[in-house]
Amino acid sequence: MHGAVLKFKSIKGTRDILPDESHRWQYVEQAIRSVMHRFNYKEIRTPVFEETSLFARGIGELTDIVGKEMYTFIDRSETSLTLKPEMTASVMRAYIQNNLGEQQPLVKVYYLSPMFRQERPQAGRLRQFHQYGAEATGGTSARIDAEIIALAMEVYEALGIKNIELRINSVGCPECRPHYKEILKEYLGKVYDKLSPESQRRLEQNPLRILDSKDEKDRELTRDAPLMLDHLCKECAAHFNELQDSLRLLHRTFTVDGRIVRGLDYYTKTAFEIISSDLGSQDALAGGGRYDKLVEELGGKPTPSVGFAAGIERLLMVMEHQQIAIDNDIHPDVFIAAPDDEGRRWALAAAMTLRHAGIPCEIDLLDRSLKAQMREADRQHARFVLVAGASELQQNAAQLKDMRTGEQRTLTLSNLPVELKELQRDSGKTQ
RNA sequence: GUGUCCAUAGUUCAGUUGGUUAGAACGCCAGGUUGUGGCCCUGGAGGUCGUGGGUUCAAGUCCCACUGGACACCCCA
Repeated sequence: MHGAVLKFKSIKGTRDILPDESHRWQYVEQAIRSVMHRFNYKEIRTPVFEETSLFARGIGELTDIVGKEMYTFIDRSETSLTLKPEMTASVMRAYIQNNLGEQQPLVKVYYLSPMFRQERPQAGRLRQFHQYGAEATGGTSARIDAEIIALAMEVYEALGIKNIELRINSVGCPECRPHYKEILKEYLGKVYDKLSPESQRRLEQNPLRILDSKDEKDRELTRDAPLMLDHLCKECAAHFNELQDSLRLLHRTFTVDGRIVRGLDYYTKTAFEIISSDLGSQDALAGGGRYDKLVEELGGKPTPSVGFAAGIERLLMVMEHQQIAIDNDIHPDVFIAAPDDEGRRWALAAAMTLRHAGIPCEIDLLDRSLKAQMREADRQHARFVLVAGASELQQNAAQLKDMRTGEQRTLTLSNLPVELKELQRDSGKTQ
């Protein structure tokens, strides 16, 4: 090592997904896509950044996300841009911009994408993290809410995840929420002095939050506090009843939790969370709800919508915790080992022939000894090793070794791909 | 943004009241007779002890700062 070595490191709160774990990601991504497909949701991809004002407007100026967590920067043309901290605002922007609602009345889309929030990292929380989610735009029926919830739950079931809990609530609408807020403020105002400093601060800005406090004393004080659920307007109450009815039709068990508060301003009526006890303090696997005012807030025609977002890192954490095995099936079926130079020259071309024939194949590219090549083949979990040196090639032949049984026999090279294809099929059956 | 704990080979860790050339396991590489993996045996490579200051005759070991990590608060996926 010479000279000053400047060590580059990944940015705080970001991490690499390394070759040994990427298959886990591919596996869950494939499961997610498969479920989305069955529910007839189509993928939407939006840019990683947007105009800052889209998020400020869509998520809410007073939210933590907008207030202190966004990655915002000024580009060379003096425009303020922000790396997306969540997807819903972007999706609704795309919905409006591309007139998706004009082509069909109900638009169902899903996404799978990195998100960015500048928070202090901890278990289940990164600065760049990955979410998948879905949005159904264009309908008011609580049956759509139920479908979205069922869809979110389905992914966990498809992956064999256990011990998750579904909690639902209604956060009301612009009709009934303001009334309720006043009632709650009045109730909490009486015990203001006893509230935690955090909650005192919250009383004006976001009194609903206080119900969700982790502080023991706050919990005690709010035990009998009035809940939104008991102050819903007629429409919201009916919607919430229909939601529960729909969930029962789908045989989904749920608990009604009047204290669920969503962090984003745009929610109306339905709010839900999917919780796992196998996570740390950040125990929400997924969260979502209805946001009937967002589209018009962003300048579109009034259009109701429901959706959810779920974290992939947290999903993987739970799977790991529950020891759900994910096989890594990325390995060569055949390793071509060459004992001499002539073998090496042949192997280079032979490997390509096999690959073109659809057989995953590896060769030694480091001029290693035959023993080292065998070791490598074993490490890579190659099912077969093909050994061919000058002497075999002269006979137009090669040795084929079955790495599981250790048996070895001579193969004729003329129909090599065909023979290996057969072996590949046979071993596939027995696996 | 706040708090607590932490930072030694590729990885997981040990390192005695500060005292000579910093260790182990696993991994990696090479051998164990001719061209054959796993198990076993032998040997080898690999660390300016996160970075920068300070205290001391002497610092991986003590002090400070910075950076990074883990966890929790806030909040959220």
